[in-house]
Amino acid sequence: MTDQPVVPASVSRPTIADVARRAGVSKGLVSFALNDRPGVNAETRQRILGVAEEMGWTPSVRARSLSIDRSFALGLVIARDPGIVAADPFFPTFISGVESELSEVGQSLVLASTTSQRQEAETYRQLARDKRVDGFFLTDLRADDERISLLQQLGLRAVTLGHPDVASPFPVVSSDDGAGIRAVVAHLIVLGHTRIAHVAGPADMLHATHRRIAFEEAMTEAGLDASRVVETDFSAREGAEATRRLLAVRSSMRPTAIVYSNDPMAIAGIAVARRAGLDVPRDLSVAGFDNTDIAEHVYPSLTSVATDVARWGATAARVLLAAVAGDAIDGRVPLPTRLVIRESTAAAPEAARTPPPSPLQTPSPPASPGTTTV
Amino acid sequence: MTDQPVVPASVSRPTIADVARRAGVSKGLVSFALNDRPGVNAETRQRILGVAEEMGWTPSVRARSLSIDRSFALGLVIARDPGIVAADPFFPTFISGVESELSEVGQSLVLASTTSQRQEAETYRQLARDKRVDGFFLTDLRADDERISLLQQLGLRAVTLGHPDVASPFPVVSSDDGAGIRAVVAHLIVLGHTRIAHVAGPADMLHATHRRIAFEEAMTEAGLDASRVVETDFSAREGAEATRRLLAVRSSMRPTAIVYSNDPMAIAGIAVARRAGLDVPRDLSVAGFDNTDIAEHVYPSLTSVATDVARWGATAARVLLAAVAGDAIDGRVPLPTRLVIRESTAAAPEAARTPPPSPLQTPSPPASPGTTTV
DNA sequence: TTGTAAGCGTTATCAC
DNA sequence: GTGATAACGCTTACAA
Repeated sequence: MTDQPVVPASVSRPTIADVARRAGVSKGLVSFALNDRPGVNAETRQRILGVAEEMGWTPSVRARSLSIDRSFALGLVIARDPGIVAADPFFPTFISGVESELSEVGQSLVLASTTSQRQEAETYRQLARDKRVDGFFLTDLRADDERISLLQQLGLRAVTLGHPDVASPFPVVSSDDGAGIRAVVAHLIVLGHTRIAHVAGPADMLHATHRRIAFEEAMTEAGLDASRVVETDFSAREGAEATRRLLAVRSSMRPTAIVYSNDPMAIAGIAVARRAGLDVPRDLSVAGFDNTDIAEHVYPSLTSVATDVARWGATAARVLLAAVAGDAIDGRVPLPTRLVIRESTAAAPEAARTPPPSPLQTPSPPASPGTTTV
Repeated sequence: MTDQPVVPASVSRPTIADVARRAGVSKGLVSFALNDRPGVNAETRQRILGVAEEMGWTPSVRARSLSIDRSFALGLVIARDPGIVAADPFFPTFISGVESELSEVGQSLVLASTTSQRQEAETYRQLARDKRVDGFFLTDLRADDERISLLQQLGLRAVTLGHPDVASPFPVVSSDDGAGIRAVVAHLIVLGHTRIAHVAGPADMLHATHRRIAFEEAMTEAGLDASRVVETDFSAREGAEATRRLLAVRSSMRPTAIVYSNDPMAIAGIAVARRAGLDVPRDLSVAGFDNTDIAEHVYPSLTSVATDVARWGATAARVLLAAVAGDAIDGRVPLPTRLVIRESTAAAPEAARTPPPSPLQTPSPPASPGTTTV
């Protein structure tokens, strides 16, 4: 009676042992009841649940983690240059989509951000070694992406955003960027443009390459020259630089429309055109990608391809959660994109309106499936 | 010999017990040696360290967490509207600064994002209940911010970005936004502007209010009318709307310069001015805040106040880590801002160049301390 | 159906 | 100084 510590001042929250004592059963049984597993008498379970509820019991994630070797957290490693990631609304939007799902199930998101690629691999390794997460979101897929095999050998789950170009055991969630690009090109062709250029993202980023390929295919199918392509790092700076290069040819060769791989570059492109004395859209049509919030509010307002990034995040989270739980669901159909037409695209200048040289296919196909044209 | 399980196939990583066995000492001693605590014979410690190293031992964050009740992780809850957070480069930049510090010490960042304020409190509660983090970064401080007392009563550590307007036990890291605004206003006054307006952020966000107050003070001190202020939610949409309202007066009353509380709104403002037939900067000067990457690449390029957000993040991380460790260091001096002058600000239109009515103070003070004018 | 006890990998306590 | 032993809170064989 003297050694026995006074009943803990109810200051620390109840553990499974407290519930067991109060319910007059063993810890093990409480655990079974709480995780509603078979083998517990129905009314005993009810009683246990009642007591737990009444005591305000809530599981200790830490203890559970240690015991069943799961983190109840998902990881996202961002490896872009900080300046570029800041200008791109992708991640905040994606994350809010992810969060909407994770918060539902009481899991959390561990975020890491690195600059160099060497640091990147080290970051994955460290997060894996410390078992901070159960799986990763693989964004910004690269050509021959070594993260696939890295995560595989680390024994971690993952979901890739888009289809890798290497064998991958991970489920995929994708966005139909290609349809978006095709819709833009079709739109421009309808407007009479024939000299259309593309300012692409980094060649080693798969989604940038997909957009570029979609551009080239759409142009080629329409019987147009698909060679006006400049690669960039996705930054506004390089978008501007690319535009300068594209415009620095004699006017009869100059593109009358430029399709950019993201909005910041398109906006920078408009500025370059204006400085060069060109009016947008009279002399040059410009289209962006992602339909950033600001696209609607620049002058001229920007035609852009809208992607539902938040939904992409939510879907990716569901798929990854399922993968971690052992269920192999896939991201099924690619998420649709939608072309939003605004002021920055208009009819090609009269002078440039030469009829396109005998199209190989249907001249201007209707909006590609998966893309609604507005 | 039969019951004894074969030595584990070295597949699972070594625990402290493995190290102890191999070194021929007890677990406890190994723990002491590893955390270099007094009470371990020097050469015994060396031996233990050697064995640990050789076996590739690495601590289990989970086990350590359970045992000493720490998470080795810091939390950031973002409660802005997704659209607005996406347009604002603040968070990605801030996070990269935070990460640069956390990765050094093997800690990680848990990110949560919510929409409504009710969800917000619940998110803090949940993260605290699950002990997912040891402390929080409190960004976007609000008037009478209830998070201060919430975290206090939850017994968590925190660092606030900027000074709260309520009593707070938490260390502070701040940015000298006021100096930045004063520098912009001084710059405009030197250019001959007298009718200067301000497009502010939400009144309940402390940093938005600080900028607004700095604007009003700078104007008043210069003997100018400080009443041209419109409040917004920081979105480009409301920035555009605010601009329309400011310009919808007869031209003799119309502002000749507008200071925006962020860059997206300034860019939207330029678009509105152009639609209204005004030339920027000939008829209207425009300045932004934060010096977003794209500021340099719009047309006309945007004068803006640069803040070193990444450094802010790194400093906040250091301060918070110290607070969690029990050391009470503070963010000392506010981080400096820097005015970056570009094309969007120029001399006031001749017609508007009435000499300012007898300034109360020195007419155009030199750049405020803490702000370098470029 | 229920209870017991052994992990999970640390750190903390307290004899020796 | 050193080294068992008991937490930390939960899961999960294995007994009863």
